[in-house]
Amino acid sequence: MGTLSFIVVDDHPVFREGLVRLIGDRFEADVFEAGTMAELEQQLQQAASPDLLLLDVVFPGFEPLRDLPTLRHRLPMTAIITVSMVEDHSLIDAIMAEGVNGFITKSSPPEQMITAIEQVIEGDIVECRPALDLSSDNPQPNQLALLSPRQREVLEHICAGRSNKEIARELGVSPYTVRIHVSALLRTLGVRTRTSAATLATKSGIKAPS
Amino acid sequence: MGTLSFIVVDDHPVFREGLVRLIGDRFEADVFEAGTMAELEQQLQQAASPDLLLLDVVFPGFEPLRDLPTLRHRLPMTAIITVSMVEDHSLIDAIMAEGVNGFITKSSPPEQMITAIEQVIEGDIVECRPALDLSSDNPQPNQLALLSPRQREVLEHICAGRSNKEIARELGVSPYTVRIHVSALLRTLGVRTRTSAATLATKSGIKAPS
DNA sequence: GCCGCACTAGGGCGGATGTACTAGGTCATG
DNA sequence: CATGACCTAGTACATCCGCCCTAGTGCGGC
Repeated sequence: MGTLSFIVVDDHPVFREGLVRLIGDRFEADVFEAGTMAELEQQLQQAASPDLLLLDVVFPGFEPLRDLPTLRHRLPMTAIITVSMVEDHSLIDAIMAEGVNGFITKSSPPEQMITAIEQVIEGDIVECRPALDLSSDNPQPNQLALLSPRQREVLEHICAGRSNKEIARELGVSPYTVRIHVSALLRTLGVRTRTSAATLATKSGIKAPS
Repeated sequence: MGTLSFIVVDDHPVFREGLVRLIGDRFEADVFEAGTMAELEQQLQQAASPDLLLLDVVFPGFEPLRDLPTLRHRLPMTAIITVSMVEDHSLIDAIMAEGVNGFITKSSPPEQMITAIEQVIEGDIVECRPALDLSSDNPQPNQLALLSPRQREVLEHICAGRSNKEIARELGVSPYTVRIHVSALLRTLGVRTRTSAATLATKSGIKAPS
């Protein structure tokens, strides 16, 4: 194949340059860089349909579970590999479910990253999960992705420490209804208290409520 | 000055190599690398008293607030710069209070990192705080560092979602006592519910209870 | 159309939470 | 030695939480 077109997106310049250099050493490719959603948009003007998108899971202007579907839809011919230091298997599951071609942890050795990129370019789906499973205490798949939009909304308010009554006022519904959502999301997440749910959601990088 | 001796410690190989390359381009120095506490020990056999230690705040085998004092004591002549993607100002405060010579966020541009390293080598204390202050909703300084050991211990259990009664059983004290600790730490953290405290502590990267 | 699901609303109940108060012990610091 | 901090233990009280139950609406799929 000829010269490839890669875009590397990460908001940590040193890590990004490490990746770019790594790729430059091994692939015959034009490599573009972006550190924010705005810069990614710019690069997509240059390279409308890159061969590979190496994407940090979180960077300014980007929420994976919110923006990945759009991105996936916009770049149907592009191999998307998410790169993250997140070690929450449920979040990784949710990301893989969005149809990306691969997931690599930032703690992976360079050789493993190269191998993963090669495999993805050849059409494989690759998952490099973190070796040490810190989240072995939550065997459930998907977690936050399993919640309904309303439940996720309520969960965000729980993380902000609001009471059911406050959440009810905020959402313009009855406290009884909030209670239903809370009970449901607790059951879905497999925890017994709102505090557990808050910790779990915060670890998974839930966004703060408006 | 002659050839310097640097040790770069970070468990993300790509980021670490980015740093090493960055340093190699700008300084006349022997650069050693480590990705774990064990590897750091090995490198300290080679270079017993390096001129500069670039230290990721969290990596396998290392807890900053636990291990930084020891490290600082062992390497009195070494300039220590902590590098982290943590954006919690209270944690940064706590780290600076351990007597390190500098703090840099991983999202800093390379040029800023070089400048900071140069300044630290010349004897300055440097702090590159994250530009976008995500924790602007907690104006209090230090936060977790303000808590007593017992309060922090209780807070860890709160993050695990345990009830006061469970925490009491775990710590071998009365539930009434646990309640006192909870009330006190809530007041200190400036929040009204244990759930808020859990979110705050989790964002600050509190460790899980044993 | 009927089924399943999400969202809405409510009653009742046992237990958990958080605050205010008092009060005893240890330990370091001045 | 006195002061203050931290940890301990308890009572009383109001509130909140989370579960149980029923029940209505709307929406998309088989």
